[in-house]
Amino acid sequence: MRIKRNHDVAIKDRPVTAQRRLLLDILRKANSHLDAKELYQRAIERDRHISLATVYRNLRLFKEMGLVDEIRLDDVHCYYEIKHPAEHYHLVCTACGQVIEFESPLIAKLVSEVEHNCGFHTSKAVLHLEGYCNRCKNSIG
Amino acid sequence: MRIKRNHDVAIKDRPVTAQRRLLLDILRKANSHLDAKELYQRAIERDRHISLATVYRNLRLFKEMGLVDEIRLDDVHCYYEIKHPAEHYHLVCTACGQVIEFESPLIAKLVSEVEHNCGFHTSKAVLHLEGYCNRCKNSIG
DNA sequence: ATAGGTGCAAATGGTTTGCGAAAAC
DNA sequence: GTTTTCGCAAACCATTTGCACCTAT
Repeated sequence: MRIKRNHDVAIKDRPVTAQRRLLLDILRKANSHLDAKELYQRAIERDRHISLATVYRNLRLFKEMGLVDEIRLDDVHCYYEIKHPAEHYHLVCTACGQVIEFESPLIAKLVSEVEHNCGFHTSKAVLHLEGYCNRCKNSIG
Repeated sequence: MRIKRNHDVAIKDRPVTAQRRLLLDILRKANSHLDAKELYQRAIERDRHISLATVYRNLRLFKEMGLVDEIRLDDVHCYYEIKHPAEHYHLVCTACGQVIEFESPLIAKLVSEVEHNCGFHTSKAVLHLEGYCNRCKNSIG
C-alpha cells in the first residue's frame, strides 16, 4: 500500500495495512457505537477475507494508541467509537437500545469532589445511565 | 433444613436451601466485593460439594430478588455485594486493586439534570472511577 | 407429591492466541 | 531482508444450560 489517506497518520510507528485503513474508515463514518461483530460484518462487505481476529487485534491496537474509546454499555460486549475531542458519556435506552451521548460539568465537579474527599487520583470515569429514552418512556409507559 | 436463620426471610417464596444460606452468609460477612469464583472458593471450604453452577444460579437469583448488587468493575468479571441501604459507588485503584465506596449528592443532581435536558428516565446509574488510591498515588508516583 | 434446586459435564459466546504464509517497511 | 500483520483454527475463560437426581415445601 502506497497512497496515504487522512487517517494513515493516526497509525504512527505501525505498518499501515489495508485492513487497518478499512476498519478506521468504518469507525469514522459510523455515527453509532459499534461492537466488534458489527464492525466485522461491515468490514467483510468491503473485504471478503478480513477475519474477526484482525478486527479484535486492531481494536485493541487503536485503543492502546488512543484512537478509539472502548465502552462497556452492557454485560455482553464492548462498543467502540472514534475518540471524540470532547469528553462525553452515554444514556442507554433499555427498551429500544438507542445510545445517546451527553456531557455535563457536574461530572468534573463530582470527580474533583471525590478526589478531594478520598485522596484518590482519577484516571478514568466509567459512567452511563440506563433507562428509557423520551420516546419509549412515553409510548411504553 | 428446618432451623430458620436471620436471612432466611430474605429468600421469600423460594426454597431455603443449605447452599443459599451458606452463600448469603459469606456475602454478608465479606467486607469486600466478591466475584463468583472467590465466593465459590470460600463456599467450598464449608461445603465440599457445592458447585460453581449453583453459585452462579444463586447470584442471579439474589440479584433478581434485589438482595445483592452486581457491579462490573473491570472487563473480566462481575463483583457481588449485599445490597446496601444507602446508594453508593466505587473507586477502583488500578495499582493495588483496592475498592473504595463513596457517595455524593452530585450524582442525584447529575441524573436529574440529564433527565431534564434529555427527556430520559433513569432506572440505573453505572458509575465508578478508576485511578490511584491515596497510598498508591504517593508511593508509586 | 411436586415444584424447584443441585451437581456434573458439556455448551455457549465474546475474545485471545499459536502458527505458517503474506505484506509493509 | 527483517519486522509486523494476517487468516485460520484452536484455545480461553466467565457464565449458562441439559439432565438425572435430590430436597424443601
